[in-house]
Amino acid sequence: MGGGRRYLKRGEFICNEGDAPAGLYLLLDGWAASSLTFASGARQLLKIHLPGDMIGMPSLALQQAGDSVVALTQVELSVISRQSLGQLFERSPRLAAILFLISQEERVAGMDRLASIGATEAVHSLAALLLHIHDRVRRSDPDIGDSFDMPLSQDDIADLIGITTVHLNRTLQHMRGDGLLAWTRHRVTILKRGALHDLAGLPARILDRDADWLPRSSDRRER
Amino acid sequence: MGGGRRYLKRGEFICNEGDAPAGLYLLLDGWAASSLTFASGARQLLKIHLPGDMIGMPSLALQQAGDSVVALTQVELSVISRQSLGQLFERSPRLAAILFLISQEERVAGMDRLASIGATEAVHSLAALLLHIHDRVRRSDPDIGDSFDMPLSQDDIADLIGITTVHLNRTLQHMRGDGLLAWTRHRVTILKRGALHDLAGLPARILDRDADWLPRSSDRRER
DNA sequence: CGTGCACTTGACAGCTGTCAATGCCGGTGG
DNA sequence: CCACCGGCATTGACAGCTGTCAAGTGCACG
Repeated sequence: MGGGRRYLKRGEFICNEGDAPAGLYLLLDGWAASSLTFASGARQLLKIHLPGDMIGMPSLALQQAGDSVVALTQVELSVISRQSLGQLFERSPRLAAILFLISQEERVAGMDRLASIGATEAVHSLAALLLHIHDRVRRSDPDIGDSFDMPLSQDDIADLIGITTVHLNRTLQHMRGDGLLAWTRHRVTILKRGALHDLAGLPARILDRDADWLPRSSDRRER
Repeated sequence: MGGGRRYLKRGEFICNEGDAPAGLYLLLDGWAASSLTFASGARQLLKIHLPGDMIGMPSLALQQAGDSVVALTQVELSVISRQSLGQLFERSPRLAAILFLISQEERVAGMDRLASIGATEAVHSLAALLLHIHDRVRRSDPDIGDSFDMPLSQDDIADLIGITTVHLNRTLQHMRGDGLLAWTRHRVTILKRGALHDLAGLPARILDRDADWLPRSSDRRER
Protein backbone atom coordinates (compact mmCIF):
# COMPACT_ATOMS: atom_id res chain seq x y z
CA MET A 1 0.00 0.00 0.00
CA GLY A 2 2.90 2.31 0.66
CA GLY A 3 3.07 5.24 -1.74
CA GLY A 4 5.42 8.20 -1.70
CA ARG A 5 7.44 9.42 1.24
CA ARG A 6 7.13 12.68 3.16
CA TYR A 7 9.79 14.04 5.48
CA LEU A 8 9.09 16.78 8.00
CA LYS A 9 11.06 18.61 10.65
CA ARG A 10 10.06 19.08 14.27
CA GLY A 11 7.21 21.54 14.56
CA GLU A 12 5.94 21.19 11.00
CA PHE A 13 2.33 20.25 10.47
CA ILE A 14 1.45 17.04 8.67
CA CYS A 15 -2.10 18.26 8.27
CA ASN A 16 -4.38 20.95 9.67
CA GLU A 17 -7.90 20.57 11.02
CA GLY A 18 -10.36 21.99 8.53
CA ASP A 19 -8.23 21.08 5.50
CA ALA A 20 -10.26 19.70 2.66
CA PRO A 21 -9.76 15.98 2.07
CA ALA A 22 -7.52 14.72 4.80
CA GLY A 23 -4.52 12.60 3.94
CA LEU A 24 -3.72 9.14 5.20
CA TYR A 25 -0.23 8.30 6.36
CA LEU A 26 1.78 5.53 7.91
CA LEU A 27 4.28 6.92 10.40
CA LEU A 28 7.59 5.28 9.62
CA ASP A 29 9.94 7.17 11.91
CA GLY A 30 9.68 9.86 14.57
CA TRP A 31 6.96 11.08 16.89
CA ALA A 32 3.88 13.12 16.06
CA ALA A 33 0.82 14.37 17.91
CA SER A 34 -2.68 15.12 16.79
CA SER A 35 -4.55 18.00 18.32
CA LEU A 36 -7.80 19.88 18.28
CA THR A 37 -8.08 23.64 18.59
CA PHE A 38 -10.93 25.30 20.46
CA ALA A 39 -12.62 28.46 19.32
CA SER A 40 -10.87 30.14 22.24
CA GLY A 41 -7.53 29.25 20.73
CA ALA A 42 -6.66 26.67 23.38
CA ARG A 43 -5.49 23.34 22.05
CA GLN A 44 -6.03 19.85 23.32
CA LEU A 45 -3.59 17.16 22.29
CA LEU A 46 -5.54 14.04 21.46
CA LYS A 47 -3.01 11.35 20.78
CA ILE A 48 0.67 10.65 20.43
CA HIS A 49 1.70 8.88 17.25
CA LEU A 50 4.68 6.54 17.29
CA PRO A 51 6.32 4.69 14.41
CA GLY A 52 3.92 2.12 12.96
CA ASP A 53 0.84 4.23 13.64
CA MET A 54 -1.64 5.06 10.94
CA ILE A 55 -2.38 8.77 10.88
CA GLY A 56 -5.56 10.30 9.55
CA MET A 57 -8.01 7.41 9.85
CA PRO A 58 -10.64 9.24 11.91
CA SER A 59 -10.78 12.01 9.34
CA LEU A 60 -11.84 9.51 6.69
CA ALA A 61 -15.33 9.85 8.11
CA LEU A 62 -15.36 13.63 7.69
CA GLN A 63 -15.49 16.07 4.82
CA GLN A 64 -12.77 18.13 6.47
CA ALA A 65 -9.80 16.95 8.49
CA GLY A 66 -10.91 16.53 12.09
CA ASP A 67 -7.59 17.08 13.77
CA SER A 68 -4.24 18.69 13.18
CA VAL A 69 -1.12 16.56 13.28
CA VAL A 70 2.24 18.08 14.15
CA ALA A 71 5.67 16.49 13.99
CA LEU A 72 7.25 16.31 17.44
CA THR A 73 10.57 15.15 16.01
CA GLN A 74 11.98 14.69 12.56
CA VAL A 75 9.40 12.50 10.88
CA GLU A 76 9.22 10.10 7.95
CA LEU A 77 5.83 9.27 6.50
CA SER A 78 4.52 6.89 3.91
CA VAL A 79 1.62 8.37 1.97
CA ILE A 80 -1.37 6.08 1.58
CA SER A 81 -4.09 6.86 -0.92
CA ARG A 82 -7.73 6.35 -0.12
CA GLN A 83 -8.04 4.22 -3.22
CA SER A 84 -5.46 1.76 -1.97
CA LEU A 85 -7.41 1.55 1.27
CA GLY A 86 -10.52 0.65 -0.70
CA GLN A 87 -8.55 -1.97 -2.61
CA LEU A 88 -7.38 -3.43 0.68
CA PHE A 89 -10.98 -4.07 1.66
CA GLU A 90 -11.69 -5.66 -1.73
CA ARG A 91 -8.61 -7.83 -2.03
CA SER A 92 -7.47 -8.59 1.50
CA PRO A 93 -10.35 -9.16 3.87
CA ARG A 94 -8.01 -10.38 6.55
CA LEU A 95 -5.78 -7.33 6.38
CA ALA A 96 -8.84 -5.11 6.30
CA ALA A 97 -10.17 -6.81 9.41
CA ILE A 98 -6.81 -6.37 11.11
CA LEU A 99 -6.85 -2.67 10.22
CA PHE A 100 -10.34 -2.54 11.69
CA LEU A 101 -9.00 -4.22 14.81
CA ILE A 102 -6.18 -1.71 15.08
CA SER A 103 -8.78 1.04 14.98
CA GLN A 104 -10.54 -0.61 17.88
CA GLU A 105 -7.25 -0.73 19.78
CA GLU A 106 -6.94 2.99 19.27
CA ARG A 107 -10.47 3.48 20.49
CA VAL A 108 -9.61 1.60 23.66
CA ALA A 109 -6.55 3.78 24.12
CA GLY A 110 -8.73 6.84 23.55
CA MET A 111 -11.25 5.59 26.09
CA ASP A 112 -8.53 5.20 28.69
CA ARG A 113 -7.16 8.63 27.91
CA LEU A 114 -10.63 10.14 28.15
CA ALA A 115 -11.21 8.47 31.50
CA SER A 116 -7.89 9.56 32.93
CA ILE A 117 -8.44 13.14 31.80
CA GLY A 118 -11.81 13.02 33.50
CA ALA A 119 -10.10 12.12 36.77
CA THR A 120 -10.28 15.04 39.09
CA GLU A 121 -6.67 15.40 40.13
CA ALA A 122 -3.81 16.11 37.80
CA VAL A 123 -1.48 13.63 39.45
CA HIS A 124 -3.73 10.75 38.41
CA SER A 125 -3.89 11.91 34.81
CA LEU A 126 -0.18 12.41 34.63
CA ALA A 127 0.60 9.00 36.07
CA ALA A 128 -1.75 7.38 33.56
CA LEU A 129 -0.28 9.30 30.64
CA LEU A 130 3.32 8.51 31.46
CA LEU A 131 2.58 4.83 31.93
CA HIS A 132 0.69 4.86 28.65
CA ILE A 133 3.60 6.40 26.79
CA HIS A 134 6.04 4.06 28.47
CA ASP A 135 3.94 1.05 27.47
CA ARG A 136 3.78 2.25 23.90
CA VAL A 137 7.51 2.84 23.71
CA ARG A 138 8.17 -0.59 25.16
CA ARG A 139 5.85 -2.21 22.69
CA SER A 140 8.11 -1.17 19.84
CA ASP A 141 11.31 -1.82 21.80
CA PRO A 142 10.61 -4.39 24.52
CA ASP A 143 13.97 -4.22 26.26
CA ILE A 144 14.10 -0.50 26.75
CA GLY A 145 13.76 -0.67 30.54
CA ASP A 146 12.32 2.01 32.74
CA SER A 147 14.02 4.96 31.11
CA PHE A 148 13.14 6.35 27.72
CA ASP A 149 13.51 9.38 25.48
CA MET A 150 10.37 11.46 25.30
CA PRO A 151 10.46 14.39 22.90
CA LEU A 152 7.40 16.11 24.37
CA SER A 153 7.85 19.39 26.21
CA GLN A 154 6.00 20.07 29.43
CA ASP A 155 3.65 22.26 27.41
CA ASP A 156 2.80 19.27 25.27
CA ILE A 157 2.15 17.03 28.26
CA ALA A 158 -0.01 19.71 29.84
CA ASP A 159 -2.07 19.99 26.66
CA LEU A 160 -2.43 16.22 26.59
CA ILE A 161 -4.03 16.04 30.02
CA GLY A 162 -5.88 19.33 29.83
CA ILE A 163 -4.10 21.34 32.50
CA THR A 164 -1.79 24.34 32.41
CA THR A 165 1.96 24.15 32.14
CA VAL A 166 2.33 25.80 35.51
CA HIS A 167 0.19 23.26 37.22
CA LEU A 168 1.81 20.39 35.40
CA ASN A 169 5.16 21.54 36.65
CA ARG A 170 3.90 21.79 40.22
CA THR A 171 2.43 18.29 39.99
CA LEU A 172 5.68 17.04 38.51
CA GLN A 173 7.72 18.50 41.33
CA HIS A 174 5.45 16.75 43.78
CA MET A 175 5.88 13.41 42.05
CA ARG A 176 9.63 13.87 41.83
CA GLY A 177 9.63 14.61 45.54
CA ASP A 178 7.83 11.33 46.17
CA GLY A 179 10.45 9.49 44.16
CA LEU A 180 7.91 8.27 41.63
CA LEU A 181 9.87 9.28 38.57
CA ALA A 182 12.78 11.25 37.22
CA TRP A 183 12.40 13.68 34.35
CA THR A 184 15.15 15.67 32.70
CA ARG A 185 14.68 17.61 29.54
CA HIS A 186 13.77 14.86 27.15
CA ARG A 187 14.23 11.76 29.21
CA VAL A 188 11.80 10.13 31.61
CA THR A 189 12.58 7.37 34.11
CA ILE A 190 9.83 5.40 35.78
CA LEU A 191 11.04 4.77 39.33
CA LYS A 192 8.00 3.37 41.11
CA ARG A 193 5.85 1.70 38.50
CA GLY A 194 3.51 0.14 41.03
CA ALA A 195 2.78 3.39 42.78
CA LEU A 196 2.19 5.14 39.46
CA HIS A 197 -0.12 2.36 38.37
CA ASP A 198 -2.13 2.73 41.58
CA LEU A 199 -2.33 6.47 41.02
CA ALA A 200 -3.55 6.00 37.47
CA GLY A 201 -6.21 3.54 38.62
CA LEU A 202 -6.76 2.12 35.14
CA PRO A 203 -7.02 -1.59 34.34
CA ALA A 204 -4.28 -3.31 32.38
CA ARG A 205 -5.16 -3.97 28.75
CA ILE A 206 -4.23 -7.23 27.10
CA LEU A 207 -4.47 -6.96 23.33
CA ASP A 208 -5.92 -9.79 21.29
CA ARG A 209 -4.44 -9.75 17.84
CA ASP A 210 -5.08 -13.31 16.75
CA ALA A 211 -8.83 -13.34 17.04
CA ASP A 212 -10.40 -16.51 15.70
CA TRP A 213 -13.09 -14.62 13.80
CA LEU A 214 -10.62 -13.00 11.41
CA PRO A 215 -10.87 -14.18 7.81
CA ARG A 216 -8.10 -16.58 6.92
CA SER A 217 -5.22 -15.07 5.07
CA SER A 218 -5.43 -17.32 2.02
CA ASP A 219 -8.79 -16.00 0.88
CA ARG A 220 -8.33 -13.34 -1.70
CA ARG A 221 -5.07 -11.87 -0.58
CA GLU A 222 -2.52 -10.61 -3.11
CA ARG A 223 -3.73 -11.16 -6.61
CA MET B 1 -25.96 -10.44 10.48
CA GLY B 2 -28.61 -10.04 13.16
CA GLY B 3 -28.78 -13.02 15.49
CA GLY B 4 -30.89 -13.43 18.63
CA ARG B 5 -32.51 -10.68 20.62
CA ARG B 6 -31.80 -9.51 24.15
CA TYR B 7 -34.11 -7.32 26.21
CA LEU B 8 -32.96 -5.51 29.33
CA LYS B 9 -34.52 -3.16 31.84
CA ARG B 10 -33.15 0.17 32.97
CA GLY B 11 -30.12 -0.31 35.16
CA GLU B 12 -29.22 -3.78 33.94
CA PHE B 13 -25.76 -4.37 32.57
CA ILE B 14 -25.29 -5.51 29.01
CA CYS B 15 -21.70 -6.43 29.77
CA ASN B 16 -19.12 -5.81 32.45
CA GLU B 17 -15.52 -4.71 32.05
CA GLY B 18 -13.22 -7.61 32.65
CA ASP B 19 -15.68 -10.19 31.36
CA ALA B 20 -14.02 -12.84 29.26
CA PRO B 21 -14.85 -12.59 25.55
CA ALA B 22 -16.94 -9.47 25.08
CA GLY B 23 -20.15 -9.63 23.12
CA LEU B 24 -21.09 -7.60 20.09
CA TYR B 25 -24.53 -6.02 19.84
CA LEU B 26 -26.57 -3.76 17.66
CA LEU B 27 -28.71 -1.46 19.76
CA LEU B 28 -32.22 -1.60 18.30
CA ASP B 29 -34.17 0.41 20.85
CA GLY B 30 -33.46 2.40 23.99
CA TRP B 31 -30.44 4.18 25.40
CA ALA B 32 -27.31 2.70 26.93
CA ALA B 33 -24.01 4.01 28.23
CA SER B 34 -20.57 2.47 28.39
CA SER B 35 -18.37 3.23 31.35
CA LEU B 36 -15.00 2.54 32.85
CA THR B 37 -14.40 2.03 36.57
CA PHE B 38 -11.26 3.26 38.29
CA ALA B 39 -9.45 1.34 40.98
CA SER B 40 -10.80 3.96 43.37
CA GLY B 41 -14.33 2.94 42.51
CA ALA B 42 -15.13 6.13 40.64
CA ARG B 43 -16.68 5.64 37.24
CA GLN B 44 -16.27 7.58 34.03
CA LEU B 45 -18.99 7.36 31.44
CA LEU B 46 -17.37 7.06 28.04
CA LYS B 47 -20.15 7.17 25.52
CA ILE B 48 -23.90 7.25 25.12
CA HIS B 49 -25.35 4.61 22.84
CA LEU B 50 -28.49 5.37 20.83
CA PRO B 51 -30.52 3.08 18.59
CA GLY B 52 -28.48 2.06 15.57
CA ASP B 53 -25.21 2.02 17.48
CA MET B 54 -22.92 -0.99 17.49
CA ILE B 55 -21.91 -1.89 21.03
CA GLY B 56 -18.76 -3.76 21.94
CA MET B 57 -16.54 -3.02 18.96
CA PRO B 58 -13.57 -1.63 20.92
CA SER B 59 -13.48 -4.73 23.08
CA LEU B 60 -12.87 -6.84 19.98
CA ALA B 61 -9.25 -5.80 20.29
CA LEU B 62 -8.96 -7.02 23.87
CA GLN B 63 -8.92 -10.35 25.64
CA GLN B 64 -11.32 -8.97 28.25
CA ALA B 65 -14.16 -6.53 27.81
CA GLY B 66 -12.74 -3.02 28.01
CA ASP B 67 -15.83 -1.24 29.22
CA SER B 68 -19.10 -1.91 30.98
CA VAL B 69 -22.34 -1.11 29.23
CA VAL B 70 -25.47 -0.33 31.20
CA ALA B 71 -29.02 0.13 29.95
CA LEU B 72 -30.28 3.64 30.63
CA THR B 73 -33.80 2.74 29.53
CA GLN B 74 -35.55 -0.41 28.52
CA VAL B 75 -33.34 -1.77 25.77
CA GLU B 76 -33.61 -4.13 22.83
CA LEU B 77 -30.44 -5.62 21.39
CA SER B 78 -29.56 -7.74 18.41
CA VAL B 79 -26.76 -10.17 19.18
CA ILE B 80 -24.01 -10.29 16.58
CA SER B 81 -21.47 -13.10 16.58
CA ARG B 82 -17.84 -12.48 15.88
CA GLN B 83 -17.97 -15.06 13.14
CA SER B 84 -20.61 -13.14 11.24
CA LEU B 85 -18.39 -10.08 11.53
CA GLY B 86 -15.58 -12.04 9.95
CA GLN B 87 -17.89 -13.19 7.19
CA LEU B 88 -18.86 -9.58 6.57
CA PHE B 89 -15.24 -8.76 5.79
CA GLU B 90 -14.99 -11.76 3.47
CA ARG B 91 -18.23 -11.36 1.59
CA SER B 92 -19.10 -7.67 1.67
CA PRO B 93 -16.05 -5.48 1.35
CA ARG B 94 -18.24 -2.42 0.94
CA LEU B 95 -20.21 -3.04 4.10
CA ALA B 96 -17.02 -3.87 5.94
CA ALA B 97 -15.52 -0.58 4.81
CA ILE B 98 -18.66 1.24 5.92
CA LEU B 99 -18.42 -0.41 9.32
CA PHE B 100 -14.81 0.72 9.42
CA LEU B 101 -15.98 4.22 8.56
CA ILE B 102 -18.55 4.16 11.33
CA SER B 103 -15.78 3.26 13.74
CA GLN B 104 -13.89 6.31 12.55
CA GLU B 105 -16.97 8.45 13.15
CA GLU B 106 -17.04 7.17 16.70
CA ARG B 107 -13.38 7.98 17.08
CA VAL B 108 -14.08 11.53 15.98
CA ALA B 109 -16.90 11.76 18.50
CA GLY B 110 -14.57 10.38 21.14
CA MET B 111 -11.91 12.93 20.21
CA ASP B 112 -14.41 15.75 20.62
CA ARG B 113 -15.57 14.37 23.93
CA LEU B 114 -12.00 14.01 25.13
CA ALA B 115 -11.23 17.57 24.15
CA SER B 116 -14.30 19.00 25.81
CA ILE B 117 -13.59 17.09 29.01
CA GLY B 118 -10.11 18.53 28.93
CA ALA B 119 -11.57 22.02 28.90
CA THR B 120 -10.92 23.66 32.20
CA GLU B 121 -14.39 24.87 33.10
CA ALA B 122 -17.39 22.66 33.58
CA VAL B 123 -19.73 24.99 31.73
CA HIS B 124 -17.80 24.41 28.49
CA SER B 125 -17.91 20.63 28.87
CA LEU B 126 -21.58 20.65 29.67
CA ALA B 127 -22.47 22.84 26.71
CA ALA B 128 -20.50 20.56 24.40
CA LEU B 129 -22.08 17.41 25.80
CA LEU B 130 -25.65 18.66 25.54
CA LEU B 131 -25.14 19.84 21.98
CA HIS B 132 -23.57 16.50 21.15
CA ILE B 133 -26.53 14.57 22.55
CA HIS B 134 -28.96 16.91 20.85
CA ASP B 135 -27.22 16.40 17.52
CA ARG B 136 -27.30 12.65 17.93
CA VAL B 137 -30.97 12.64 18.81
CA ARG B 138 -31.74 14.85 15.84
CA ARG B 139 -29.80 12.59 13.53
CA SER B 140 -32.24 9.78 14.17
CA ASP B 141 -35.27 12.07 14.24
CA PRO B 142 -34.51 15.22 12.21
CA ASP B 143 -37.68 17.12 13.06
CA ILE B 144 -37.47 16.80 16.81
CA GLY B 145 -36.84 20.49 17.39
CA ASP B 146 -34.96 21.97 20.32
CA SER B 147 -36.59 19.89 23.02
CA PHE B 148 -35.92 16.22 23.60
CA ASP B 149 -36.26 13.43 26.13
CA MET B 150 -33.01 12.56 27.81
CA PRO B 151 -33.12 9.62 30.21
CA LEU B 152 -29.80 10.45 31.88
CA SER B 153 -29.79 11.56 35.49
CA GLN B 154 -27.60 14.41 36.64
CA ASP B 155 -25.30 11.82 38.14
CA ASP B 156 -24.90 10.30 34.70
CA ILE B 157 -24.14 13.64 33.08
CA ALA B 158 -21.65 14.43 35.81
CA ASP B 159 -19.87 11.12 35.23
CA LEU B 160 -19.81 11.83 31.51
CA ILE B 161 -17.90 15.07 31.89
CA GLY B 162 -15.83 14.06 34.87
CA ILE B 163 -17.19 16.36 37.55
CA THR B 164 -19.27 15.80 40.67
CA THR B 165 -23.05 15.88 40.78
CA VAL B 166 -22.98 18.83 43.12
CA HIS B 167 -20.88 20.87 40.79
CA LEU B 168 -22.87 19.83 37.77
CA ASN B 169 -25.99 21.07 39.48
CA ARG B 170 -24.38 24.39 40.33
CA THR B 171 -23.21 24.80 36.74
CA LEU B 172 -26.65 23.89 35.52
CA GLN B 173 -28.31 26.51 37.72
CA HIS B 174 -25.96 29.06 36.30
CA MET B 175 -26.81 28.11 32.73
CA ARG B 176 -30.52 28.09 33.49
CA GLY B 177 -30.13 31.56 34.97
CA ASP B 178 -28.51 32.71 31.73
CA GLY B 179 -31.47 31.35 29.78
CA LEU B 180 -29.26 28.96 27.83
CA LEU B 181 -31.43 25.90 28.38
CA ALA B 182 -34.30 24.40 30.30
CA TRP B 183 -34.01 21.06 32.04
CA THR B 184 -36.71 19.22 33.90
CA ARG B 185 -36.39 15.67 35.11
CA HIS B 186 -35.95 13.88 31.84
CA ARG B 187 -36.45 16.59 29.28
CA VAL B 188 -33.93 19.09 27.94
CA THR B 189 -34.67 22.17 25.86
CA ILE B 190 -31.94 24.01 24.02
CA LEU B 191 -32.85 27.70 24.26
CA LYS B 192 -29.76 29.50 22.97
CA ARG B 193 -28.02 27.15 20.60
CA GLY B 194 -25.57 29.79 19.38
CA ALA B 195 -24.43 30.73 22.85
CA LEU B 196 -24.03 27.08 23.80
CA HIS B 197 -22.04 26.43 20.65
CA ASP B 198 -19.73 29.32 21.47
CA LEU B 199 -19.28 27.97 24.98
CA ALA B 200 -18.45 24.50 23.67
CA GLY B 201 -15.88 25.94 21.27
CA LEU B 202 -15.79 22.81 19.13
CA PRO B 203 -15.88 22.82 15.32
CA ALA B 204 -18.91 21.48 13.50
CA ARG B 205 -18.44 18.02 12.03
CA ILE B 206 -19.76 17.16 8.60
CA LEU B 207 -19.87 13.43 8.08
CA ASP B 208 -18.82 11.94 4.76
CA ARG B 209 -20.61 8.68 4.22
CA ASP B 210 -20.35 8.35 0.47
CA ALA B 211 -16.62 8.35 0.14
CA ASP B 212 -15.42 7.59 -3.36
CA TRP B 213 -12.79 5.16 -2.17
CA LEU B 214 -15.33 2.66 -0.85
CA PRO B 215 -15.52 -0.60 -2.77
CA ARG B 216 -18.53 -0.72 -5.07
CA SER B 217 -21.50 -2.60 -3.70
CA SER B 218 -21.73 -5.06 -6.60
CA ASP B 219 -18.42 -6.69 -5.83
CA ARG B 220 -18.94 -9.77 -3.80
CA ARG B 221 -21.96 -8.72 -1.85
CA GLU B 222 -24.66 -11.31 -1.23
CA ARG B 223 -23.81 -13.94 -3.77
C1' DC C 1 29.06 35.88 25.34
C1' DG C 2 24.30 37.05 24.29
C1' DT C 3 19.89 35.32 23.04
C1' DG C 4 15.80 32.54 23.14
C1' DC C 5 13.30 28.87 24.74
C1' DA C 6 11.88 25.76 28.20
C1' DC C 7 11.51 25.05 32.90
C1' DT C 8 10.62 26.69 37.69
C1' DT C 9 8.57 29.27 41.40
C1' DG C 10 5.44 32.51 44.14
C1' DA C 11 1.13 34.93 45.08
C1' DC C 12 -3.50 35.17 44.52
C1' DA C 13 -8.15 34.47 42.72
C1' DG C 14 -11.43 31.29 41.20
C1' DC C 15 -13.19 26.83 40.06
C1' DT C 16 -14.22 22.28 41.98
C1' DG C 17 -14.67 18.49 45.47
C1' DT C 18 -16.38 17.03 49.89
C1' DC C 19 -19.64 16.78 53.47
C1' DA C 20 -24.01 17.48 54.98
C1' DA C 21 -28.73 18.73 55.03
C1' DT C 22 -33.06 19.75 52.77
C1' DG C 23 -36.70 19.51 49.33
C1' DC C 24 -39.12 17.25 45.62
C1' DC C 25 -41.48 13.58 43.24
C1' DG C 26 -43.15 9.10 41.93
C1' DG C 27 -44.15 4.59 43.54
C1' DT C 28 -45.67 1.40 47.17
C1' DG C 29 -48.33 -0.54 50.80
C1' DG C 30 -51.98 0.09 54.03
C1' DC D 1 -57.11 8.02 49.57
C1' DC D 2 -53.16 8.71 52.42
C1' DA D 3 -48.68 7.96 54.76
C1' DC D 4 -44.33 6.32 53.88
C1' DC D 5 -40.16 5.54 51.34
C1' DG D 6 -36.30 5.77 48.15
C1' DG D 7 -34.13 7.99 44.44
C1' DC D 8 -32.99 12.23 42.53
C1' DA D 9 -32.35 17.20 42.67
C1' DT D 10 -30.88 21.29 45.18
C1' DT D 11 -28.34 24.21 48.36
C1' DG D 12 -24.74 25.91 51.82
C1' DA D 13 -20.19 25.96 53.96
C1' DC D 14 -15.64 25.02 53.60
C1' DA D 15 -11.24 23.06 52.06
C1' DG D 16 -8.36 22.07 48.34
C1' DC D 17 -7.05 21.82 43.58
C1' DT D 18 -6.20 24.61 39.47
C1' DG D 19 -5.69 28.83 36.49
C1' DT D 20 -3.65 33.29 35.86
C1' DC D 21 -0.13 36.58 36.10
C1' DA D 22 4.38 37.57 36.75
C1' DA D 23 9.10 36.93 37.63
C1' DG D 24 13.22 34.34 37.82
C1' DT D 25 16.47 30.38 36.53
C1' DG D 26 19.04 27.33 33.59
C1' DC D 27 20.45 25.35 29.35
C1' DA D 28 21.22 24.98 24.29
C1' DC D 29 22.58 27.39 20.42
C1' DG D 30 24.55 30.88 17.41
